Amino acid sequence: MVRSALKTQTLALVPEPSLQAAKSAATRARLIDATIRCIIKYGYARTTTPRVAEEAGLSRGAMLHHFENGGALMRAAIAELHEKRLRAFRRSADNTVHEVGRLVRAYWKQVSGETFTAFHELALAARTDSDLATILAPTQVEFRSRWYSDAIEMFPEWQGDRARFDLALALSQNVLEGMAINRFTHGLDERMVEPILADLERQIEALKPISARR
Amino acid sequence: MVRSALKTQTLALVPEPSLQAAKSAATRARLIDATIRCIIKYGYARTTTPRVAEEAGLSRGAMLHHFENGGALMRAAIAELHEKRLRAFRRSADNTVHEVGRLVRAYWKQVSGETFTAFHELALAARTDSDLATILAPTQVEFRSRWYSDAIEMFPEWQGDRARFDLALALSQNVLEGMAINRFTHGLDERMVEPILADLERQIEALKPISARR
DNA sequence: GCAAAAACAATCATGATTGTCTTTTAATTT
DNA sequence: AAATTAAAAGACAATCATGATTGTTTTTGC
Repeated sequence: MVRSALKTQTLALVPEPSLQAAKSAATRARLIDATIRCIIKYGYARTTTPRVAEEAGLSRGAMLHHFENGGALMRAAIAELHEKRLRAFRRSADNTVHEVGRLVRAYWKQVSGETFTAFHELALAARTDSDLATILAPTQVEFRSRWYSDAIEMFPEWQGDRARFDLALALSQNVLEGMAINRFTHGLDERMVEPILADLERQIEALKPISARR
Repeated sequence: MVRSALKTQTLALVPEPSLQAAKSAATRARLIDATIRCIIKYGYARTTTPRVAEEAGLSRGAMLHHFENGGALMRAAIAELHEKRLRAFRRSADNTVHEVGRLVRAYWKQVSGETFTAFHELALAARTDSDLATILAPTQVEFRSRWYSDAIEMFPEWQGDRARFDLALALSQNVLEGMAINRFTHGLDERMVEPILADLERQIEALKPISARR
């Protein structure tokens, strides 16, 4: 207690990664990553504590030393997954030219990745698991909210016609996420992906106010 | 053995529902229905044999008398669900005027129902459960195939331009199913439903060959 | 009516998952 | 170097799902 206070004073910016603390942080990270991999490989329901421990190459004892129970680990994994998702989103928004076609493809790439898979796995499990729903809800809300506000920033000239702007967003979200989900249930013909993306792009352009068309 | 052959001869159309056979069939149906309800209420992963038995108001012993194991019951439930889905689809296709707007709404109603919920629950579980995937795959294939062939029947005048026809179908499927799925993960703003449906309708009309526009 | 068969219930053994508790090993502090 | 603290492993009892087995009650066919 006293010790940590002292360290904070002497090395305010580097909280002394004493060999042990570093090890501890690394192990926690390994466990969190293993949990995420398990959600992707086995699904939420079969992401059990023995499986996670094995995936991490650790004993269950070690795992329960770092997280007081399975639920705490799952919460940490969800938090990490949320950060990952936000980071990927921001990176993609920053590095992509603000053209509809590029943005559509960028989000398509996002939802084609494992992070989205994991999130959908969690979201569906949450449908019938209210505890999980409670944990997950804030992350979903925050993500949607960022999505929306980022879109506003990217298309300021579109704000005169909110109805059509909202429609373009909702359409994009549902088409792209719908495709991503249908893909892993084998309900998506890969040959249709490009035509759909192209059509969505045209569709969004058509919803832009005349003044904003490129 | 001999008896049933005789009955078949005298009452070919009514295979004599001897009290016991009727009871047996009724119980099997109760168990299958209970399984489907459990998938919807608890999700696939938590549809356990004790829960199903309780939902059916029967003992687990009785259940294992009618189905040799849990897997057999699940297979039967999936078969029933598949029939349900096909029946609902056919009913809807038959009773609906073949106008794009009506059809879009009719399929939207379908995917808003519990049968679709159950199927999605199964489809997602199948992603990480190859046994389940093996059982489910043929039903998915058959459903898509019927969807496609029914659509061809309904729009014969559209068959000159297959690319645009396929695009209209794929778009419909992904938008509507995407909305349905986003709905139960709380990712759908209900106020956007009607605008999206209306837009999808316009969109499909625009893909029709000029000769077929109404 | 009575033996056979089917429907149903109840109990049992097994394997998996969970959280707690104890022990061993490695790192830190004085 | 000894004592202390944290990391990691292992052992444990409780709970739950599964399938098999055994027992009981109806139904059925002669």
